[in-house]
Amino acid sequence: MKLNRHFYQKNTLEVAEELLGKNIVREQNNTYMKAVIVETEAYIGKDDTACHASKGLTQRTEVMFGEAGHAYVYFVYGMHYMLNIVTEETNFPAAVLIRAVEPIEGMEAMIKNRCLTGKSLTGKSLTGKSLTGKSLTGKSLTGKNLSNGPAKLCQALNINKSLNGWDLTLGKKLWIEENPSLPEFQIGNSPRIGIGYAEEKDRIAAWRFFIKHNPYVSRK
DNA sequence: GTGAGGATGCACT
DNA sequence: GTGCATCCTCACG
Repeated sequence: MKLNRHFYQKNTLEVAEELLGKNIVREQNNTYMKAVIVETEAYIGKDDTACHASKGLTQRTEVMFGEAGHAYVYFVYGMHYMLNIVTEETNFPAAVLIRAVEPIEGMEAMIKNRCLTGKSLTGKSLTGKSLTGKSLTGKSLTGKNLSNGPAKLCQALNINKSLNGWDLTLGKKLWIEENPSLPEFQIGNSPRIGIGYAEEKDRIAAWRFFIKHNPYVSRK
């Protein structure tokens, strides 16, 4: 059962926490990839200086100002995509960043995607990946290295700008499946990662959620 | 095991 | 021109 619009229209912190344990599903050329969400972060409104929307409505951020349940996919560091899910009501810019997932189905396709997307358009290797499922130094791209980070999971699931604005309630290409909620004691929280530019109140806000002891969580 | 540094393109002053 | 909601490799213990 895919999650409906109502699920995403709630308070962003609530959505971020409830997304833990849910399955993200990616359909690509009749191949299905499935993974459990194990780490999320909430970015909430113009007053949150870590949130891209704090600078107002721009071409980049307009999806966040739109209807809940759509994907906000953006590009950073010249090489990485990030997947967010828009929350709350229309015109209130907020989203949940998916930071890490644990693959449960279609892992071969994910490994292939990770190898392929690590290359530039000119075919030159950017990060030392070969097509053998290992990096050039022999480090495995399988196991937790497959999707224990926001850019990694986008590579594995082949999520890119073409999915920016995609409606996750359609149940096609990309959506989230219902799963039983996790017991409270399995959920940890902490400040968000990689937002040193934000104001202190936002840097210290514990708006990152993760499944305790799950090996796919990106950092302690 | 940890930490520095580079790769890289796009949105936005 | 600046600065990223990152990942990978290499050097060092």
